[in-house]
Amino acid sequence: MANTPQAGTRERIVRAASLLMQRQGYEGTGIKQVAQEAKATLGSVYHFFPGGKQAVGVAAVQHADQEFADLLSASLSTEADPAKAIAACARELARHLRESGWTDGCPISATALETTGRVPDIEQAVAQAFQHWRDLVATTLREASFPQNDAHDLAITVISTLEGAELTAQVSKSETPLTVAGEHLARLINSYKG
Amino acid sequence: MANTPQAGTRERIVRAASLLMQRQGYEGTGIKQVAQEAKATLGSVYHFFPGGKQAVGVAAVQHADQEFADLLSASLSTEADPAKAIAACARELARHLRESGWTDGCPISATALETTGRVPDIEQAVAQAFQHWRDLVATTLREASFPQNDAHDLAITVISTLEGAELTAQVSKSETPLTVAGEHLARLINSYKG
DNA sequence: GTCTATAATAGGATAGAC
DNA sequence: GTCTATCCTATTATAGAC
Repeated sequence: MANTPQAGTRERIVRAASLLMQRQGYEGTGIKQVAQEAKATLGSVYHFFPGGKQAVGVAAVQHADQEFADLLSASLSTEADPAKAIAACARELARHLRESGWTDGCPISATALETTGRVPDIEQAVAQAFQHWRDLVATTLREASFPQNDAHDLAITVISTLEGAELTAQVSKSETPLTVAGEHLARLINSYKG
Repeated sequence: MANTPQAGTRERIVRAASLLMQRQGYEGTGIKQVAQEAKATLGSVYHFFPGGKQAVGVAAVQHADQEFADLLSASLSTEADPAKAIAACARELARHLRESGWTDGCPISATALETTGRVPDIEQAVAQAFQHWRDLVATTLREASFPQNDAHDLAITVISTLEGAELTAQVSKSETPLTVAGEHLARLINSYKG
C-alpha cells in the first residue's frame, strides 16, 4: 500500500524527496528535481508544502524515520536472541546497500549532517528519528530481560555502530564493515547476558 | 605552523573549505563563501584549483584526513593500553564536539555522503581517509600484541563506531553516545585480550 | 598571484489561469 | 489540485586588466 504507483501526489512528493535526499543530501537535492521525480508539478509541491524546501525536508525525514523503524522492527523480530537479531539486521543493511549499487545507506544521515545547527525544524525531526530507533532496540533488549541500564546503553551503541558501519560500508563499497560490526555488536551484547 | 594567520593563500583556501564542508557539507558550501572565509579572491581560488569546486573538495578532504589522523595518533599514544586509549579518544571527540557548539563532528562525513557514487575524485579521497584511520588503529592494536586478524576486524569496528557515535552525539547534542560507545569499544577490545 | 566584472546557468519561490 | 510562466537571487566558472 505504501509503494503503489497510484499513491497520492503528496505521498509521491515525500517519497521522492526522501529517496533523493538519502542519495544526494538535503542541499544537493532541488525542489524542481523532487517535483520531476515525483511526477508532480512545482505548483503541487508548494500547494502541499507552503513551507517550501524545509517543510519538504522535514516530511522526508519523518517518512524515512518510519520506514527504517519498520525495517528495524521486522529485523529484530525474526530472531528471539537479540544479539543474533542485531547481527542479522547488519547483514540485511549490507545486502540492501550492495544491491542498490552502494547508493542507499542511512536515509537521513546526509540531511542530518548538512542541516545540524542550521535548520532547526529538520534538526528536530532527525533527533526524533534517532531516538525512535534507539527506543526500538532498547525495548527489544529489555524484553529479552536485559537490565534497564544495560539495555539503554547498548541501544545507544547499537544504533551508533550501525550508522557508522553503514557509512563506512558505503564509502568503501564493501559489506565487510557492516557484517564485522554486526558480529562485534552481538559479542558485546552477549557479554552483558546473565 | 599549520594554523598561523600568515599561511599561504592556497593553504588558507584548503583550511576554509575543509571547515565549511565539515559544517555544511560539500553541496551546502559555495566557492564564493570559501574564498571569503579564506580572505582570498575568487580569482585566487581558481588560480590554485583550476579543477574548480571538485578539486577544492578533494584537497579539503585530504586535509581533513591528515588532521584527524594526527588527532587519532596523539590520542592513541597517550595510553599504553589500546582499550583505554580508544575510550579516551571518544571522550576527546565528545569534548571537542561540545566545545564547538555541536558543529564540528567528523570533518568528512557530510561531504562523503553527498558525493558517494556521484563525484569519483572526492569519493576516492574519502575512501583513502577511512582506510588511513583504520590502519592507524589496526597498527596500534597489533603493536599491543593483538593477533593480526583481530586487530584488523577491531579497527574496522572502532572507526565505524566512532563515526556513528559522533554523528549520533551531534544530532542529539549530547556527549553520551560518544562516551558510552567508547566504553563499549574498550570492553569489546578487552574481550579479545589474552 | 590578485582583483573585478560578467557570463551562463540553476536555485527557491510566487502568481494566476485553469 | 494542477499547471505554466516568471521573478529574483545565488551558483559555478571565465576573462582580462593589473
